[in-house]
Amino acid sequence: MLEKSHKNITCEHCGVRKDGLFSKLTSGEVVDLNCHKVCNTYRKNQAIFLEGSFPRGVYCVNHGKVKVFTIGDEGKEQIIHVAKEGDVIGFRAMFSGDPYKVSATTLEDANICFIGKDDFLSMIDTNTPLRNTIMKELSKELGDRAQFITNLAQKSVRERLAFTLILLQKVYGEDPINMSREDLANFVGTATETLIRLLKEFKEEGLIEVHTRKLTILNQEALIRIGGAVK
Amino acid sequence: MLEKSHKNITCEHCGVRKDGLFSKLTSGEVVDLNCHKVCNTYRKNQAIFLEGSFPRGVYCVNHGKVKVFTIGDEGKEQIIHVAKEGDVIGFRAMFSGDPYKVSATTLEDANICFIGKDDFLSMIDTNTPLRNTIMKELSKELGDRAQFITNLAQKSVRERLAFTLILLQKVYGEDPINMSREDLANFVGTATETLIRLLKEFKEEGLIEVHTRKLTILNQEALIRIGGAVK
DNA sequence: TTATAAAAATGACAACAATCATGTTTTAAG
DNA sequence: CTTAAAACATGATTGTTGTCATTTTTATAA
Repeated sequence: MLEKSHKNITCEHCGVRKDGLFSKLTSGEVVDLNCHKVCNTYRKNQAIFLEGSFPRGVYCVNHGKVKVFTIGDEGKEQIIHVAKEGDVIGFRAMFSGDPYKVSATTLEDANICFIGKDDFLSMIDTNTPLRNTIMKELSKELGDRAQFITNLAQKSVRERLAFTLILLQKVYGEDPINMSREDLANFVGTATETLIRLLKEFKEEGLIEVHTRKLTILNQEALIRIGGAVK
Repeated sequence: MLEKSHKNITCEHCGVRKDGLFSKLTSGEVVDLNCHKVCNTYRKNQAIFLEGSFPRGVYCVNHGKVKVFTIGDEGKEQIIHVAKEGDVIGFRAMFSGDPYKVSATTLEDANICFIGKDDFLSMIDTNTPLRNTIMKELSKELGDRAQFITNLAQKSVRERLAFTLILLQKVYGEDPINMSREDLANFVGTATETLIRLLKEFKEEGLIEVHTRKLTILNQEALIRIGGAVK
């Protein structure tokens, strides 16, 4: 059961807003945003939006981690991005006019606010700093994906796992990384069995600590040496 | 030697403008754009901008193909995108504030116009349709890269080559695809030798016609069956 | 707590694709 | 036209990684 504090958040008091897209809003705009948003609780592994469906608005993660993924031709998931508290997801589809190209699902129980398309787009039209933040974010993600592509094409699975762990550490912060082996494999781009074997190697080499699903990084420098730095 | 007609283009008469970012401009805005742009000719394999350097403006391809790529940790190129006539490149870095995350180099002799950063950004600030087109383009590319990532992670080299050929056919249009084996390999994400062997297979299967560097697609449906459709 | 399903782990094996070595053709320059 | 360099092609070999089968552990629900 989620705590009462997670049931309904006001944007004015939302602690994670400072990190994300809405950090540049004036206090008046935050009040306005608060009127237009709807809070929702999600259970673990619950879908937020699905590839192929038409977007009705954007989602602001207040609590919990979210995987953003596509389904390949054989039905296998490929995780593109893991969103954390403060992140806004699904806003690219607002501009493209096309249906979602990706799906989003919670990785744990979560609290996520919804802002309708019209409200969101009119905010963008009238608020230049917000618009600039969004264009910056779109550009930044485009750069991230260029590196993702290069990693997939040129690095070994071992190197990609090291890279992915460093990336996920930024998402999970102080907390241990908490994803299923299958999700990790679908992020690294490998088979689940291969991922399990490599995790064991890293554990035996003292690079990480493993408690069932919870992974803690013990030697960040070594992992960066193996997988390369996040640009 | 490039023809005289390629030396200096006026935006008003630019035949490829209708396809790209600047197709939504009013005739007055086109005149204005023309005053702020500079035309340049490029030789084959000449750099347009380089990863790590700071952007000074955007580039509009009037004639010729351009590869956009990153350099991996081992110094190997990974081609992310191939731009054609009418495409505007390098505009993502305008918004991010960061140096270029990718490099761009001509694949053949080319004619490319330059628009300075300040001029470009002020156009965006004042021209809502142009801005929307750009946000749409950013979003679209983000979707394309999600599929690229999924393909690299889940498809075999043979499947990826088929997919890449279909993609390049859209870039080259009626003309045969004209890239070096090494560039093709760096786009597909494989070794040059593997790419050469697979091209030979496709040729023997009657899917493509090969005249040294020039590749013509003979059986589009079969290639789509192998590599999947471009979303 | 126990039963049941789901997730994680391990072993054996096969194969796709990278690497290295070398030969051939094409292109560009003098 | 000739020569050198670059690009293309092919063979042989190795190894990383995926697949399949099975067991063990963990999570979930009755």
